[in-house]
Amino acid sequence: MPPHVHRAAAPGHPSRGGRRRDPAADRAILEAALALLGEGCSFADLSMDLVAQRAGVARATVYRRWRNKEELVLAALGSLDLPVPHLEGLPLRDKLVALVDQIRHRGQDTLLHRLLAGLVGEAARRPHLVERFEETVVAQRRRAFEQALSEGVESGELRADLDVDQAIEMLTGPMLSRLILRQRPVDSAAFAESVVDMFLNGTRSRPGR
Amino acid sequence: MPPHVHRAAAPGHPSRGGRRRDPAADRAILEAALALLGEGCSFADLSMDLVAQRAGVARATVYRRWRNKEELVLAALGSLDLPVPHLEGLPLRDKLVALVDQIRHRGQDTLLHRLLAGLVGEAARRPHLVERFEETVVAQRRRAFEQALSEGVESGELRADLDVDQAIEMLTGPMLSRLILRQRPVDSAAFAESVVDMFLNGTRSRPGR
Amino acid sequence: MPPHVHRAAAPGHPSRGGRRRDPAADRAILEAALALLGEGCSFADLSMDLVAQRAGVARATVYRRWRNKEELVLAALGSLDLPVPHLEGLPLRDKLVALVDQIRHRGQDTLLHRLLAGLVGEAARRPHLVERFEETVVAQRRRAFEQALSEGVESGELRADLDVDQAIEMLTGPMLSRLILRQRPVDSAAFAESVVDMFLNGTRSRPGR
Amino acid sequence: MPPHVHRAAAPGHPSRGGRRRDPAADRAILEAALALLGEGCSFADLSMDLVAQRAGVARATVYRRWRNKEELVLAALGSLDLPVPHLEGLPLRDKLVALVDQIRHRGQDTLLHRLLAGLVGEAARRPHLVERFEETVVAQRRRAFEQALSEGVESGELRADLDVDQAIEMLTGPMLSRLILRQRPVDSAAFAESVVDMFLNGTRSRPGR
DNA sequence: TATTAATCGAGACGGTACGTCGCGTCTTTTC
DNA sequence: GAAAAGACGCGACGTACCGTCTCGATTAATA
Repeated sequence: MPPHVHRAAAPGHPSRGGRRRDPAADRAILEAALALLGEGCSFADLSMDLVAQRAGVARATVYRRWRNKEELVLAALGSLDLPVPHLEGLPLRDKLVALVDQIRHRGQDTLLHRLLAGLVGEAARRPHLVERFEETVVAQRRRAFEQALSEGVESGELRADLDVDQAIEMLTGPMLSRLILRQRPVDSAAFAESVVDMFLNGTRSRPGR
Repeated sequence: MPPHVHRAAAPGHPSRGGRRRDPAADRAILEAALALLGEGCSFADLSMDLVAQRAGVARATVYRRWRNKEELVLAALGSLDLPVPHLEGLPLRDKLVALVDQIRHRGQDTLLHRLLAGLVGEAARRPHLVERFEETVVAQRRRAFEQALSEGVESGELRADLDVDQAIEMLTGPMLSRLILRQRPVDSAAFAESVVDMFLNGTRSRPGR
Repeated sequence: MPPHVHRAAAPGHPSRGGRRRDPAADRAILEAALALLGEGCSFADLSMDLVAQRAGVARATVYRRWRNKEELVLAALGSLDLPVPHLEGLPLRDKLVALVDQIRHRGQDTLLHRLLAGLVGEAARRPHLVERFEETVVAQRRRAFEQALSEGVESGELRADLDVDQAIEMLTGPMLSRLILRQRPVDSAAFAESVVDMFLNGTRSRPGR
Repeated sequence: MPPHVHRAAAPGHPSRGGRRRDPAADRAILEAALALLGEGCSFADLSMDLVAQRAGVARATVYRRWRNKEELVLAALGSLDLPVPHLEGLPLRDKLVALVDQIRHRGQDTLLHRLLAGLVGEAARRPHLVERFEETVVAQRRRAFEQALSEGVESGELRADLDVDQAIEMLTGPMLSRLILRQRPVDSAAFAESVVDMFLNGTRSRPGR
């Protein structure tokens, strides 16, 4: 009987007897965390006590579900549903613009970005958090980018020797840096368009070409 | 006798009388902070007590100089001297590669990047920290980029309608995102070269070449 | 969730739920405080940290029970059990001597008197401390004196117009002043006897008697 | 050249050369201390910084004169001029009442008593302070009492076997205890009269009178 | 239906860091 | 020299969270 059986009461739990975890508490906690972060509460400000209070739940009820603050915030992060944009049938440029601009939209009210900013610091010494961060946030976006770029290569629109990984960094880096590191708002899709156009066409002047 | 006249003893201070702040203490404290951060101590782990102890100084002596941990770390950050690379006479591509790759070098041992990562979270709710961050770290790099890009435009190598701000995001974003947000090492200049080449040439296939 | 509900877990507390305060901690803390004071540690020397350490308890555990040092010391003071002397059947003079001399005995090892001396200074600006001091230390002694003196009046041994309050001051004042203010030891019951005899007989020479 | 040459620059100082200590500072400091204590500032509240500030003097100037807070407060205490009441020609009872009541008057505005209360605590562990307290406050009063009582014995008014020391405790103790320990105001001379009358006549009922 | 076991609320507990304050000493400049 | 100003080392203060641990009261599946 380990001291913490986090998520032990998840579906498929073999135990017999005992009260079930209240699924409403799960939701209330995550929502409370998100709400607080959205209200300008930094990662460090966000205390477990505050979250529990806001969720109308005892502190232990939070700890029963998530080992610590990072895990909680990460879960809150993961609980945001991330709408995948419709790319079917769009031309390559528009696909890429949609994907890049989606990064901006995912942080409604800049909540997500603040949240990510908070995690960045903690992540410094917790490699597994970085991994989870990658899985949760980066991975699926990555796949969408990979697909769009591969199609571009196959269709001949993009160079055959394109380094896809590198290309993804090129496309996502500017937006991420702007939103999370420099914490500046991006108000329109113009930023994404500009990034994609530079990415596709480069910046050399090509008069005679 | 204000309770906190931080940095009051800075150069040019008009006061007469009173013991001067020991400049050795300033250095010792900043170095201690940097050393600890460099040794894998995260922003949250870094306690004022630890810094003071390492610096061989009383805790109050730290607080006399910096109001709190964030201010201290920011100062430590600013105290890193940032070598400006020699760009004179280099072709545009090499200039840009040097500038982009310098971002990587500035965080020797990833110290600076860890440090920045730690600040990112705190900065979320302290706008003035973001500003200071911009001034301290971003501004002078920005100027170097601006100059190189402007020269490129003037020489006709870059498009006349280039949006310089946007271009800087394109060049620095990928590296920053990789080093700070995703906390992945970048071992060679190849990354910077790749970024610059994509930036200059774009990624479209160009059959006529 | 009030920040400080000191003594909330006292007997008769209606709350349900929540871990009970460890009564062993209460005792350990009070004993630690008394021990330290008894070992020659002055009121100012007595640090909360030291008390907690000696009691084998976290500092917060002390603060959870008593708001600050004064409250703690006062509680420690109150925790001394004060043996009430057997007065039944004694002649008036002996009753009074026993009561006056008890003041001396209550501060075994002068612990109590040192303690009181320490409180006197703090009490200067905290009226409620003076009140608590009265309740804790003075009140029950007062009642014993009142009873003895009233009996003396009723039996005709003492003047009918005796001002009882004043009389108590007369009896206790000299001993208190000597022990606490002047901090001089009183080694035998002779002092008490002398006080009582003067109190009863006065000091006028009475040749004709 | 000892680190502290307290009071070295007092009148009669043999040194040659160097600036003289400003006697106005002496006064200003003592007055500041007394004023603060009089305004309800307890001994613990009274910080050297506050005193210096109020006196319009640097903190070091205070320390140059008195080694620490206790010494300063004690000096402030001593600086109060203590009017000796005119006893010449009064009957014994009136002499004693005047002396006892003088204890009350000496603490104008209860300043002195608060001050003494503050010292009591510190004195617990500083024997020399108690001594100085005795010298400063107790001694000269003691002599006045001794004289009055001796005269009473010689004149036959008081018992020949009177223990003078004990008698002084009897007379002063109640007032001191009331003013300093219990911190209760005494508004009229009635208290002193009552003390003296009990002292002289005792409290036994005396049917033949 | 009774038993049993896990959850829930509340909140105490040992830690650790925070930022402030006061002490008594020291250094520096001016008078 | 003394005086004003103020830095310095030290150490206590009281607060705030952290993550763990009891409690008694609920609540569900099992026996």
